Amino acid sequence: MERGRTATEGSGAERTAARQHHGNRHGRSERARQAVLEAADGLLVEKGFTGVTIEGIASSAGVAKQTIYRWWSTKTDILLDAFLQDATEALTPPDHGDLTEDLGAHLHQLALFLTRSDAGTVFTALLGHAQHDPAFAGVLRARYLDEQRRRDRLPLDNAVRRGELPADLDTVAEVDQLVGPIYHRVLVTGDPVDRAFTDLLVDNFLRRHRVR
Amino acid sequence: MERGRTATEGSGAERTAARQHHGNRHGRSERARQAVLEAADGLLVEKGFTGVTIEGIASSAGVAKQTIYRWWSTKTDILLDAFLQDATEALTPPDHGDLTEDLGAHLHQLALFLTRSDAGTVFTALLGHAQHDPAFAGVLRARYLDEQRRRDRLPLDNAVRRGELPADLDTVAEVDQLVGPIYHRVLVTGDPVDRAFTDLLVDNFLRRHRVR
Amino acid sequence: MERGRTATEGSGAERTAARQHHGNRHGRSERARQAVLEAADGLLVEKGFTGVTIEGIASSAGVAKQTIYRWWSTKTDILLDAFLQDATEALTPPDHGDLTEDLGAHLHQLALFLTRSDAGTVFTALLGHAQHDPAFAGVLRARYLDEQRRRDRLPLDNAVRRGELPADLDTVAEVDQLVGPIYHRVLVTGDPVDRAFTDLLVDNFLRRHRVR
Amino acid sequence: MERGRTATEGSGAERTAARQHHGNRHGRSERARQAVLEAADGLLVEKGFTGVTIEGIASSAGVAKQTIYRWWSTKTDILLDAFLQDATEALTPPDHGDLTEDLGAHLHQLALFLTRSDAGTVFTALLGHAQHDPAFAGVLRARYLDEQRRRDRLPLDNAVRRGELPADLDTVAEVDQLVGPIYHRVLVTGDPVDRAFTDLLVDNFLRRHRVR
DNA sequence: ACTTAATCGAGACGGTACGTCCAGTCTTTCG
DNA sequence: CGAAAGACTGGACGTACCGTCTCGATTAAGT
Repeated sequence: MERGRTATEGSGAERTAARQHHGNRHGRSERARQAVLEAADGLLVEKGFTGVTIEGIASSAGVAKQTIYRWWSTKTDILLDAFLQDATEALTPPDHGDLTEDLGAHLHQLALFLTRSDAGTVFTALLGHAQHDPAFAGVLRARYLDEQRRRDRLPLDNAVRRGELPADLDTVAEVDQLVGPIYHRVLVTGDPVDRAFTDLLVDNFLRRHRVR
Repeated sequence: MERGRTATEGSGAERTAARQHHGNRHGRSERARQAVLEAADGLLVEKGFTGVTIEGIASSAGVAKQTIYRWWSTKTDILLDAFLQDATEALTPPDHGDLTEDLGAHLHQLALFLTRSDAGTVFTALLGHAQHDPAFAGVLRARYLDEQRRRDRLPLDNAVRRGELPADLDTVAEVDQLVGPIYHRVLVTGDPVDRAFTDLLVDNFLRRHRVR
Repeated sequence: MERGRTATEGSGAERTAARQHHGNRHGRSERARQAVLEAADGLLVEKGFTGVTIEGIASSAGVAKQTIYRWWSTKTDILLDAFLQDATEALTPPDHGDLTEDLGAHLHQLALFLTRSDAGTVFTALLGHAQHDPAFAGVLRARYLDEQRRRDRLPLDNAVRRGELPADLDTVAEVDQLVGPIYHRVLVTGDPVDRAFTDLLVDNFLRRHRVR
Repeated sequence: MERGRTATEGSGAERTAARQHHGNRHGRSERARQAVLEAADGLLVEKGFTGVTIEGIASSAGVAKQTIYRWWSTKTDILLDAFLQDATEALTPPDHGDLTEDLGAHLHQLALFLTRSDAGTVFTALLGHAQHDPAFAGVLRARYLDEQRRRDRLPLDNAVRRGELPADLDTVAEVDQLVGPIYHRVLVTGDPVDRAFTDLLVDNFLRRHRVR
């Protein structure tokens, strides 16, 4: 799949080859790429979103600014790459065949991710930026959110397949009601999101659909 | 009554008096204050959050930069004042004595506010910035969100008073489940929030509590 | 003689009367005037010419800016007033009836004034500013330099009157040759001006005119 | 050879190389440097010392402010560079082997330079600033005045070598007496400095040392 | 005594320039 | 050809003073 110059690039052989040189005719420097992503991540955690600058990244990664501009176009582009590299597999819901358990574990995991992890910090920063930049919001959805929402729906889809839930379930609206309150607390109210709260959400979902 | 530098000042007599002079020991220029708030608002709607700069506000308000810095410390401070001035009373839920109707109207109003109004544009921009600036997040809560959440709870509180809902209802968690999905669509997924969706939320709330 | 609003005002009765009030229809506040002049002087000595600002003078004199602008138009105007108040009588050459002695004492006094006194510091600062502002140069000459040059000529004039020097002596050119080298060292080279040097100037003057 | 940030750079090959690029690792833009110096010069002559601002220079040179701050620290620093570039060789006294003639020509040249030339205007402005800034006074001496005084002494040194003047002549003090009166008229009194006056100075010098 | 008028401290106002930071572009040299 | 280096234009930052203004209080002179 082609994702343009800002993509995290291919994998395997190409990356392995790139790893062996620093700036020559054989493609981009994997070393520089990693240094940039790590520097961006580090700066965000250390100094916050505003403290992340292209110049700061360049100097703290020991990389020329031009090298950054060659592969990325904005600092959020970099942060998104950094985020994707770290966090892609983190939020896949479990599948133990038990809706209650899987849903509870997933929502709890989501809450922990958003409020406790470095990756979550990067992600909420990117969500914040998305409010200021509709184009970036689109990129964020295309490169992460759409996929994540698909993963969020998995427990419901599985349950539908198992016959635990009706086939005509509006999973989009249901997921909104499951994760929406969590995002609301994280992004809007700042209230803590404890296990009791995520379990309440699950419970209400189950009662709504007379499961059990 | 508020006294901080960013306060929107009192109203009535005090403001009328201030309107008569442009800069002396007895108060700031109301003319300059209004021009700044309107310029900030206008720039945000016209050019987006990034396009709002103190210099831009100053020049488009016909005001000296120093005058801005005398009364506000950041552009978000200005935008918050502008937002509060316009939108404070906009989101008060109706009280017709009918929980279903009041709740439905309020959530629909909230969705319209967030997705269709200029004030909503300012507000989501401020929410976005709050993700990058914890201190500002605190200010935003203290100056707007806490009060707004109190208003969001009103329909439930009223119903509790009327005996339609149990007295021990966890209104905070309930409101999270009512408005959370709306904020989620607005801030995260970008999905439209139509009346059917807000009504679904109300419906689920009512079913949850076996009202009717 | 009328010197305009920036003049150091009259003396005697008028000043005494003014001293008794602080701001009323008839006359300025002598207290404010003194405080301004002293503040300006103090700031110059403490922080240098660039460190003297109207705002700095106002705040360190405990005076309103407007009060300053009511009576002076520029900071150099204030400094000139301050200088004139302190230093008017300081540089009058002695008249012992002995040209050699009087001239030697006067030139030495001039050197001390320029290099050692606070008034000299103010004066050289004003001379510096005069290089940047021809209008001020004119004022400085009218209010001080012309008179001072007249005083500088006194020893020669006296000697001419006594018959020690020819009546057709070009005293202007002679004074240039006597004080010019001193100013040159002070303003241009920064070399010290010791008694040996001023005595050399006197000696050469005397030899030039075969006195003794 | 000079290496400081304010240096006028070398000449010849090095400058030729620099002229070919506009900003890269191997040197500054000669185009920008020249434009800044010329703009500063022009603004001084056109609007006076106070009218010279870094922003004014930048905009009239078509150069970014940062480029100026990269290479100079103050406007006087720029003016000094501009002055040195134009005027270094201008004030070398002639050497015809005739003391009277050489001295007369040189002093006359100095007077013309100070009172008539654009370079002289810049120079007196710098001398004025030197009265307000001892550090700059030091720089001005190190970068120009010391060398100029050496040049001013040349006619005397040559005459000493030729045996026309005694070997133990205090050339420093003599030069003070030759040029001091000229500077005095230019910087202090504002009197014109005509050829008669400079010739008088020469004449008095010669008589002082019984030459001829 | 009462009004009038000029002064005072205070401080907000519209501006200009300061010196700094960062954005994004460009040019060169090296490997 | 990519990378490091770093100079370039440009725009916004937040600060310091400028010179102007308006206010409320104070005080003397003229009525």
